[in-house]
Amino acid sequence: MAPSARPAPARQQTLRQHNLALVARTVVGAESPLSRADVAARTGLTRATVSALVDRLIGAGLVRELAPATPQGAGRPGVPLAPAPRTLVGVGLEVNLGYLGARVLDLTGATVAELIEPGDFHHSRATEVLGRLGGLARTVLDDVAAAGMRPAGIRLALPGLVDARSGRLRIAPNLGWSSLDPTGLLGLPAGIPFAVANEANLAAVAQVGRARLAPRARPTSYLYVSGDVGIGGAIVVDGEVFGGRHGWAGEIGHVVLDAAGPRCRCGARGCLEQYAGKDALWQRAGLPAQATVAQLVAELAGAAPDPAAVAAVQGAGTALGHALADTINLVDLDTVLLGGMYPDLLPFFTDALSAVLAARVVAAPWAEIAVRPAPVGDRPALTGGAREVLRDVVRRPAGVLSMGDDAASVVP
Amino acid sequence: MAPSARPAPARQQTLRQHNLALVARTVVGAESPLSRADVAARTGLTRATVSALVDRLIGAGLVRELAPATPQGAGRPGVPLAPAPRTLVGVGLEVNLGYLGARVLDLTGATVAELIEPGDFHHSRATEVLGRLGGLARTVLDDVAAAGMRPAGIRLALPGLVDARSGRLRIAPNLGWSSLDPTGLLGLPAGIPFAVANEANLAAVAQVGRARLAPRARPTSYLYVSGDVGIGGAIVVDGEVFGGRHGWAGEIGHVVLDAAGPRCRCGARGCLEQYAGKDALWQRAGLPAQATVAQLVAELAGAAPDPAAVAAVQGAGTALGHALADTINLVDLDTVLLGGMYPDLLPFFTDALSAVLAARVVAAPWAEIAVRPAPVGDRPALTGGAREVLRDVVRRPAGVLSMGDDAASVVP
DNA sequence: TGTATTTGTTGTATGGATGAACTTATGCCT
DNA sequence: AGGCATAAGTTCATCCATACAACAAATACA
Repeated sequence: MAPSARPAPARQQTLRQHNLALVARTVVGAESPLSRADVAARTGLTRATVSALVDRLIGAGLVRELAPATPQGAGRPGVPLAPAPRTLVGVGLEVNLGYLGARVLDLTGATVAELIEPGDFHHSRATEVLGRLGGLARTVLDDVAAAGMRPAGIRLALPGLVDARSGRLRIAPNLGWSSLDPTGLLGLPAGIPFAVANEANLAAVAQVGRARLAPRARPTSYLYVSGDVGIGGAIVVDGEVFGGRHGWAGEIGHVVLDAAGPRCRCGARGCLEQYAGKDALWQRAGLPAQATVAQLVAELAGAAPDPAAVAAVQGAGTALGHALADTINLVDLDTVLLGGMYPDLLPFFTDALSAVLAARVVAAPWAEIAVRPAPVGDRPALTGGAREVLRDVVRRPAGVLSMGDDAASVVP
Repeated sequence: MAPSARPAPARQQTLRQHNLALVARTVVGAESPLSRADVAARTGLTRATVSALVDRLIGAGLVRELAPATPQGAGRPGVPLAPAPRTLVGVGLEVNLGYLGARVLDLTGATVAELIEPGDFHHSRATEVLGRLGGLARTVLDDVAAAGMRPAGIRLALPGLVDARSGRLRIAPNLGWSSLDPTGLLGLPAGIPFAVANEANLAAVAQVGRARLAPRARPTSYLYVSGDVGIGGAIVVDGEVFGGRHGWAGEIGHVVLDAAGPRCRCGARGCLEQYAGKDALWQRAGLPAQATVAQLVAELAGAAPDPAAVAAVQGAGTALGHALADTINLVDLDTVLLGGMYPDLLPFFTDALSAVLAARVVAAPWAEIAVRPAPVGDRPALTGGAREVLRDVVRRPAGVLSMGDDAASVVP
């Protein structure tokens, strides 16, 4: 997110913030509750320091002491620590082609509130749609506030090119929106940090396997590709989205497959979307534009699969394979997570895809490349947005701490 | 380089190291000598702290006080500080298809020693070649030591896939080398930190415009592409090479342009190298394989340019444009620096290339994309290797400091 | 020659981590 | 049941690096 850390002197305070974040990350990221002594052992800090820091985190509502569990051995039993449920929360919003959504997660990773409003937002009016989404958001925020929770931030996911610095949407082709700043149009309550990001980037964040927010088995570096009408992508390295200069990295949908191929919405020819995007794929498979993924799967899976559908899906797999191979050669990742409609189709094109990868990835002999369905498939951009807010809190707990202090000191 | 900073507690010492690096970076990176007060103003540290830190840096031989310059105004004149010349040096080594080389830079960016041995190393024997390079390196190191300089590290550039963690070369197709660890074969003196890296990655580092090591005008985020027989690339973000999972990112030479195109060395078909690589380009232009770039330019630039040559170069420009467009869409950069043979050819294909970029880069309307010749063209991998060593010193001056301390304390 | 001005240095204060000693709480052994 | 071993959490003196303020040094300018 931060474009580049600019020269800043380190003071004592910097030191404490670092260690505070370290302890917060350790507690929130642990698979099971840890005692203060456990945290000390894992971080390398002394028990004394950990105690002091944990006290602050508890004060800020980030961490909570659990009831003493059944003691496991000799010695004084430790007090189990865990991320505080239902105190600090992150809010994810999304405008999708098929729905508007708001989702709230707490530090344990649990969904504490959610509101989805289906609809068709192709070529819609931004003012109206964002107004409606703002209404949803306010409702959710009111509920959450009524339950005593404090929103630490809000992220809006949009299916288009979002300028990371200014927060402006440059263009969202399928929505038919261009050049607007969503901030004012939502009518959100002031005082809660708000940011806009690309849908695929946030969906990718949702897949990260870190902290309690996900089991250890999930990778932390991968390419996320989401297939729908458009094809979005995001590069994640060490749990962090690699956004590039403006935050627009990962636009895999317009990789060239054939410079003389069919014309694409973007104006060029032979883009990946024209082979592996929904509209193109449906057309090649001989399905009506409104057909569902399930219908396509039915065509493929029957005892007598439809040849046109099979050919179209195989072609999509090959095309996707070429685009993934290019990406892997350029960015050097070994895991690809497929989202959107791809998980359902994966069984039918995985062979074609793997063959292309094996042939075209230069490093293939030395790096096993895994292509898997994305673990989080349920509107992942909402989860990712909320999670990004919480990740920022854990990464810089001082912000929340001072909020607590201020709030206390405001009332003398 | 470091794969991922793992949880580490921050102590007082950490704090000092950070500020030490901050001061070092400020002094070494300044365009003109700064006084202690200037450094304090730029970093945000107090003059007292800066004084203490600068003293340490002077003690370590990183920084030097210059003779008081002509005073420029009222008040006590400041003592100008500058990176110390000819004390700490970085060493870059390279095995190229056409030469072996060793180059030594000091902190001012000046070349203090260099040795180049031309030759043809296509399909050569690694043991022998690395032995010869080791000889070169030892000669240079002896000279440098005789002049009282201290090498802070050595980087070896190889034209192939180098595993960043283990330092092993996986494969270097044109050299005909595979799966070897160069460390032992060079026979370098022990005690000097040594690392191996990909040639394009180091050449890319040489282009970075930071510090005194380069004027401000140069970008710090860009894609570097070097055209020769093979086409190497490297992604640089904020002055840092983006290596990906294993350090293999940037392999632009094998981006697909036509899945049914001519077969490539890599086993696949229609890679960029088959259109914009030297061998393919020469063949299409009707030149013998040994022809020089100057010969090709002569064919292009005459009053009556050779049609085959023009067509070949235009085709290469178009092909390169497609590969660059893919890369820019995937990684979101707005500057491309071309090295190797491309700077000479750029005038003849820049129009074709620009046209493709304008048509295919999704973000083109909002991000002006500059394609320029790389500023450092003289065996940049040597410079980049040496510079990377020095950059590491500036970034972690504590390492050098403790060396000084230890050396002092070893003799009681 | 004196004053204003800026640089660099010299204490003193402060914030934060360390390390050792101490208290508390449990299991285990007799 | 009582005592001992063991481990968790807390308290306190110490250390370390920076901030802050006062001071000395060196120049320009009136």
